[in-house]
Amino acid sequence: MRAESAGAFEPNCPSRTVLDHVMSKWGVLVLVALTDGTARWGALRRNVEGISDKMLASTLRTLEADGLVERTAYPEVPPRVEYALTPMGEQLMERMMPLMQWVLANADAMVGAGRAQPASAS
Amino acid sequence: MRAESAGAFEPNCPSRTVLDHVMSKWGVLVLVALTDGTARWGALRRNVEGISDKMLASTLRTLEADGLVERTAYPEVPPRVEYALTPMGEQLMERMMPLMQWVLANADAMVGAGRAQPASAS
DNA sequence: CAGCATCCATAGGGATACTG
DNA sequence: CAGTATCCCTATGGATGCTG
Repeated sequence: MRAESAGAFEPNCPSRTVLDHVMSKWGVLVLVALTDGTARWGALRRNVEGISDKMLASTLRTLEADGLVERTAYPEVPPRVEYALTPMGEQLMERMMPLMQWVLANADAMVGAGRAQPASAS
Repeated sequence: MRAESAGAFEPNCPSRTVLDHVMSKWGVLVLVALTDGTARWGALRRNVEGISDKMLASTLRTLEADGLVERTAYPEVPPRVEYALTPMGEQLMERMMPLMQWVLANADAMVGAGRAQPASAS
């Protein structure tokens, strides 16, 4: 390492924690699902295919605690709750989306394929 | 989702797999450790603090299978093995590093802090 | 609708010991 | 040096059922 990211290698660096939240299986997908704007619980549940109530709940709570996602509950009946990225969350996603899009574009070539050439990008 | 990343939400989309490898706890750190160039097993082991032999081995094998990391063994004694990013891996990291750096810069403000303001970036 | 609580299975991952 | 093999444990996370 040329030191720019040295901190990430220390086990108790806060970045490790954030990284684990943000880069987790469901964390990424939930964040991506919110990049388009506010979404309700049910929408997220449907959008992020395969996620369970439990995982959606805990993922959202973690991201909220990290200050990346904001939760707004409306005192109505039936209940309505909306989730949105905070300014922090949006900054994060600005940097995450290019990565996501590259992965999406190249995933097919990678899985199993091994030595495929990158789809002329960059 | 405005559809650009729609594929990521389907459970059996290849991107899910790649994402899980690349965004995994040790996957990111190993990849980051390789962004400076070729590194030997021992160097990675020491550099990525906290990783075990087992995890380093399996992480490297996974990334190699994904075509992101290249393994070169030299038929010497004592053995020497070097790992490096493939062109694919480098493209990936070009998009990963900005994210990493942002996380490193903002992690302190996030963990626990919750609603901290982003460090004027973007 | 939006969740939290509970139970439970699996696999992620650590520690240790051994090998080419 | 660069791994592999084994044991074992905990935390992740799925399924189900209940509540405000």
